[in-house]
Amino acid sequence: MTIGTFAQAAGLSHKALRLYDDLGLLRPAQVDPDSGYRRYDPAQVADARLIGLLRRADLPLSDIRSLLDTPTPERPAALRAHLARLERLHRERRDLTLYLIAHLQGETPMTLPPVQTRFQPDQPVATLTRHVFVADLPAAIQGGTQALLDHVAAQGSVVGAPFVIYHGEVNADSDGPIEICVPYSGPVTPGGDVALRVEPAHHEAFLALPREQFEFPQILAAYDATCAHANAHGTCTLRPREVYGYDWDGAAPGEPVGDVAWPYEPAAVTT
Amino acid sequence: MTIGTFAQAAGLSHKALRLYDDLGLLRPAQVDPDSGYRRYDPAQVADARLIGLLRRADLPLSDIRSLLDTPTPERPAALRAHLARLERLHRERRDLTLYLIAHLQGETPMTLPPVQTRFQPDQPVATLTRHVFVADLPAAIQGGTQALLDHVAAQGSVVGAPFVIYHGEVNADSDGPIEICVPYSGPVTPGGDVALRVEPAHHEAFLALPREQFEFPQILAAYDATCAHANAHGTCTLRPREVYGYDWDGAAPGEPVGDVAWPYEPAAVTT
DNA sequence: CTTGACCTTCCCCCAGGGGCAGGGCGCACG
DNA sequence: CGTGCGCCCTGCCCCTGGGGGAAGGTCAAG
Repeated sequence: MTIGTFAQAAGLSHKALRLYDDLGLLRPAQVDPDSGYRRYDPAQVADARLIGLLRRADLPLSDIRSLLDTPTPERPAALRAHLARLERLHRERRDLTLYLIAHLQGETPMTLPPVQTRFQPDQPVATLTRHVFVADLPAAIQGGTQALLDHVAAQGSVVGAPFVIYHGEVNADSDGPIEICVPYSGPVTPGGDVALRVEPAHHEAFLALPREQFEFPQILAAYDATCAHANAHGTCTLRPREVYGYDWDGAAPGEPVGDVAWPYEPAAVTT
Repeated sequence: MTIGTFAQAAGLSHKALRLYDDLGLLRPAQVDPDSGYRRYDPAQVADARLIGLLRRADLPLSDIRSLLDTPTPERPAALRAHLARLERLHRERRDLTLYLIAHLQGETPMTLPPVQTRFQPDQPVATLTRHVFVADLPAAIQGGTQALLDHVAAQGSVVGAPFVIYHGEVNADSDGPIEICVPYSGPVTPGGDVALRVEPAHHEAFLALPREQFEFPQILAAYDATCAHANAHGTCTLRPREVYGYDWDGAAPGEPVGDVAWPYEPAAVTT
């Protein structure tokens, strides 16, 4: 079969077939050494159609190649992994689009409480720094906080609410870093991953959120609102943070479980 | 703000910002005419973050541009259209992957009845050719078949089951063409869109399917099986078709509602 | 003034092709 | 036997949405 006939039979473009030949993914049964004409075997139509279906399922060519090199019984596992990737990606995009639809029409829906500000004096904190993707975020915060509380309680005492500073974005592509902090007093020593430092004094705009708004993507609205509020009162200089100053597990619906806070440098008041 | 500071604040790469500048999507507040340095206003962070979120929702830059040009109250509609597109694309990919998982592990699941063959003598048919995408396929087949039946019955008589020939793929990207055919006898004349021709005699491999297997993506297995069977007995030469030779609306579950058929040229028997 | 850190433009790279140019091949028709 | 037409070849540039890096100019702190 010539490439045109074969392309029509397989439902692929002749451009795609040429590409697959160059990549070694689907070699013609025979290539005329003089003219360079590609000749395909009708038995290759099944292979070509499979590749076409995998592409329509958005499997990259590199993955298709490794799938074709995989023994048949293990292929479903590879495809299931692809399916999981598709689902995860779609969920992220869909949630984000839903958030944007809500955000762009109402500009901060009325369900968001008013942003407040507070001054936070400097405080010594014990910290753990972690690189995590969004899937592992809750477990990392949970485990890290507990480890810090144990570490601090063994030598000194905990004197404030744990919080998490986001030094970088945490999503499916970016892993932070995040810094988990527990304020302490007493003769605590660093050790293991635990570092000690002084969190500088600052003003921060914050918003106490109930559990149902403390999840992606709803929480983005709170970040936007606090950032906007902080910029209205000065300039955001540090990184945003989440403060777990309430009873996380015992909070009733509607009661706050945590704060979203954004430090800022107040505009000069000495004018 | 310099581009680096701004990039960090907005959660975008400085590469992306340069691209958005070149595309006119997000111009720096000021560009030094000597050094070319870009200076951004802190107020632009909100715009940049919005663009970043829209990109993470996989909205193309061209759509982002038109969205930003759209008056605010109409923006949710554009995003809802994007969401519908996302959902449709994801459903297609997911269904296809699920089909491939089932297909690649079992190679024709046992639920598929055995493929049969039959000889189809040449027959005059009245035909309608249509270009439709998969979303409009059922309506087009329904309407086209009815129109043909009316046309034929007005002058002659219907002497066989209606069928649809797929001359091209029908999916979200490709619109066929499909040819809807009704065998007739008597003094029928062409008219309107209705054409008359003689469908040549051929052998075909076919499979009678119940309703639950007559849907995408399950039906792909039947296409694969009949094509493979036809190729085992000769060479597929024509286009596949669906034959509606049963009571479509009255079929009980498990009873066939239609055939998937693939014509083939039998391997030479005069050997 | 020097030294990094930061910035600029420019080029190449990825997938998965689309489209066009310039030329070769093969078959049917006159 | 020539010729036209359709199909095929390679090669090149284009698209999206950036990533990576080279070569060189700028800025601010020590």
